[in-house]
Amino acid sequence: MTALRLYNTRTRRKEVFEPLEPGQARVYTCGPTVYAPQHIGNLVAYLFADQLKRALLAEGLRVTHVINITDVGHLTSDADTGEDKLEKQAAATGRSAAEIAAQYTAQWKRDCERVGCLEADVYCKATEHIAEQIELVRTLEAKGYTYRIDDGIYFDTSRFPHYAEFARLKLDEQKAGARIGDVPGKRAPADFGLWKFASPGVKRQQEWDSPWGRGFPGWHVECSAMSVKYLGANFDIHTGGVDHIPVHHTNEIAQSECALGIHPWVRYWMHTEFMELRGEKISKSKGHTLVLDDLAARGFEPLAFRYFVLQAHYRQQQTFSFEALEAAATGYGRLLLQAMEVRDAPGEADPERIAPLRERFRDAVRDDLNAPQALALAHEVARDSALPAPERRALLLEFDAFLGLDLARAVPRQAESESDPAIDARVAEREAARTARDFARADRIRDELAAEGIAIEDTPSGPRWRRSR
RNA sequence: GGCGGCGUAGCCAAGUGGUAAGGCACGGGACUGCAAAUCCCUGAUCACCGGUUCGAAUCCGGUCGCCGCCUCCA
Repeated sequence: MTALRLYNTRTRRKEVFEPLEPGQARVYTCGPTVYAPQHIGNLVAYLFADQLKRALLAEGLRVTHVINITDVGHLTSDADTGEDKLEKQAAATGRSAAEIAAQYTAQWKRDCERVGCLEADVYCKATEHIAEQIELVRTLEAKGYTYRIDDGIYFDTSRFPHYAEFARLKLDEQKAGARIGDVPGKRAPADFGLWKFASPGVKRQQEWDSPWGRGFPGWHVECSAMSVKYLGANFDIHTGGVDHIPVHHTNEIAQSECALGIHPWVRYWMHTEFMELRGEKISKSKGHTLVLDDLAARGFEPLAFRYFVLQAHYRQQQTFSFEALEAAATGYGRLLLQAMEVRDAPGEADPERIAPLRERFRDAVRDDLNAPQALALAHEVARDSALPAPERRALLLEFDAFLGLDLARAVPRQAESESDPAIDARVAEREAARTARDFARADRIRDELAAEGIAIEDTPSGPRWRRSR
């Protein structure tokens, strides 16, 4: 029996996963910054975390999963300049920062649920953990890791010798001037804000009192403060997008390890690659705002998007296109249909017969979450007519605990029949013509309906229709 | 300029030393009055050049192309 192996960014290797506490895994996922809608690229990160969680559960582990919601302090630049994203959005729309955060948090949660993500145990907001963040900064200050400049309290990266290790940074070789608008007084470009002072004369919607004066926390502090609060000073896995490696996670590690005196603070770091659109990263700042509802508007159900994502490995950039999504949707529909066919088959599965296929599936999942291989095996089982229906059913349902494709659902989209009096009448009219062997008339009615986007399917139990895309 | 990743059939993509998963599309077949839906069958020597090896898509070197990070984004 193989063990669950995960690719650890920290060591750049696949490693056997061993939780700190036997039987219990603790996972923290870097969640959304809720100043704008979460697009389908963002969703990929949560779908990855969901794969991880399901794989851990399949190993029989209890999983405590925490996701943060960034609703303050995320500036438009990581160089500690620029505006706070929430404040900026509030100013632009005339709405309150809290209102904006609530709206996009709800949208994000709903979309995660629609693509089949299991709920997290804790969703924690940065604004509700200001005291914890201040406490963390105080600890760092007491240990001498901070310095104060006009703009705020900063972390002194020169005090942390391991700073460049995690992201394998070569700080002195990074392009000079790449950081635009650096903060005056910062001792090194990599130093980052822990507590930012509210600018004199500027009234922020979100600001709090602190030992250093009124202001707001730096973006990185929240993750350190909240993860430690809910998962303990030392926990198992921290996930996020690959873009977080050089700055956000590097800074989290610096402040956490210095404050806690633990190394490694988090044992396994896992990162998702980006989904590409038209040959480039899907990015809010490039005007890409494709959201799940946009896919739904084109007739794609959310789980078809999940199926699409499962087709590629999480550490591989995947190219999104509607053509590719269409292919995924079709494949998913057929898989559902095949699963439905064996759903009510009488009889029990023979354990001996199931075992080898079950092991192959587990091996795929255990090899750093190889979802594409796992999915391929599901297809293999689904269409293997040599395998009795009870065996197929048992395997597919078991596979679905990881895939999350709702293979147990009663009615796949393909088998759905819609109802509309006007259309039903014309379908009946065509059926009458067919019975009378007036095929010219029958075909004319079918063509007319097709022109309106209605597809007729003749089945042994009579005709049915559905709207085609 | 520095660092990292990728380049597998028309498309989305697994595989990382032993002779190319899976999905979709295309083509053929079954079924159908004809279609649709469904089912079955069918395709690639793995960007290019050179090297290591009994053997490479898989290792090494080089070339070309693409993507990401270094500056907000999962």
